[in-house]
Amino acid sequence: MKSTPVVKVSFKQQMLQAREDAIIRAVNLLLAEKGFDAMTVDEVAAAVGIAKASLYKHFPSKEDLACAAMVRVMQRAQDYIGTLPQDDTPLNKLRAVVRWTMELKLAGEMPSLPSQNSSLRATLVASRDYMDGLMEVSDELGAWIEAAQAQGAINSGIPAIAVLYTLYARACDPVLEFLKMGGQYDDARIVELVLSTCFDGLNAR
Amino acid sequence: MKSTPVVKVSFKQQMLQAREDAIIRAVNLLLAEKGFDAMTVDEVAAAVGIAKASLYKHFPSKEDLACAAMVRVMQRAQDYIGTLPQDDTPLNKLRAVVRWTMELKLAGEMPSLPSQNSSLRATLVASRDYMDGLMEVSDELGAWIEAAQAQGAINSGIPAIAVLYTLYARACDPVLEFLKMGGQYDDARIVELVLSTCFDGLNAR
DNA sequence: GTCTATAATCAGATAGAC
DNA sequence: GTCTATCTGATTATAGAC
Repeated sequence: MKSTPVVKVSFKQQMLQAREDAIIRAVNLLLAEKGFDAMTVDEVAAAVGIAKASLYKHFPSKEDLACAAMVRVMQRAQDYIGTLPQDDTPLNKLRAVVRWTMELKLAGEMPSLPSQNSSLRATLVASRDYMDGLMEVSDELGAWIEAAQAQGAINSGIPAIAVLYTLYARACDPVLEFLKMGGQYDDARIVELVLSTCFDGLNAR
Repeated sequence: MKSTPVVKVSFKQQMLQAREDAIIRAVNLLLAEKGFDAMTVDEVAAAVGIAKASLYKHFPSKEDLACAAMVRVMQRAQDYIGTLPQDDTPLNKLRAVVRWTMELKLAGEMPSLPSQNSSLRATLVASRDYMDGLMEVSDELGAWIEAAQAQGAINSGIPAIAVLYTLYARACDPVLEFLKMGGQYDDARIVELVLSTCFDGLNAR
């Protein structure tokens, strides 16, 4: 009969969207807390409060759940990048993004994926949304890196790609959790310490 | 009737030791290649060329297999530290140990354990051999760090424990594999790059 | 779309003969 | 100690009613 008003379809879609958001949030937290391998689909279902079979109506596999969480993080990163003052120096913007990444991690909202899991990697590289987000972020950071090197703010002896990887690696830096476990420093101090070792190095200046 | 000569018992023990060495070597390589979660006990058995049940006669669990591999790596680290010229500067010795760690990793011989797996962590901290090795290495590196800071070679603004964690973290630094995957740089160059970002930092000097 | 119930598989661990 | 064969539990994924 297809006589359903447009408004009602839109409402149903909103509900659907809201539920998928809730799923992705739960996945995000579980990925940050336990990592991909230790996270079970049962836990996700329990955290969302729905049956496991219902999860599979939204996402076809565990890998796709993780992928959706990664896409969301990429979007958040792009959103944050968009808030940075355009007239700031490239170096300051890079530092700001790294700081944002580490604060996300300390807040327990940075999903951690094993870089070795092949089925997961396959899903990620096959995801247009994820790869597009990754590319855009990389392009922006890459441009800042080259600009900073041209200004003499970042060491030009390091290839830009190596600088980019070094920045990305802060998202899974175990030093943050080690220092947090020690309980001796608060989050702000930990962020400053790692920022300092990353940009200034361990050697005295 | 317990009349076996001492020589024969010793020989049997040697065989046992050799087999356990082979097991640990296989575990070490598999841990480096796939990580703890992806490594299966069946694979270990297949790599060694014995039945899975036989493995469990030597090691009571998968966690104990990984622990034995970690103990072996710690021993290798201590052996390497012992070869360093005692009259070298603390900073040079620290750099040498980090270089050794990264070369081990690039050679595919650095076991990678998920820092989040709790049953594995429990086994590790319960292992006297592992904890002793870890403590000794940490003590030596820690002393060098403090000496280097006293000499003004390493930034005294960073707590020694944070420096130590930063050095340890090079053992699981994803930048190495990323750069290796790119295929643009050979192993020696990769080591120099990461050494440089670690000690000199990203900022120009 | 959501549920309960179940399939299907895989992996860690063990039994018991030799 | 080593083997074959098996158990056991956990986990991903699906069937089918509503």
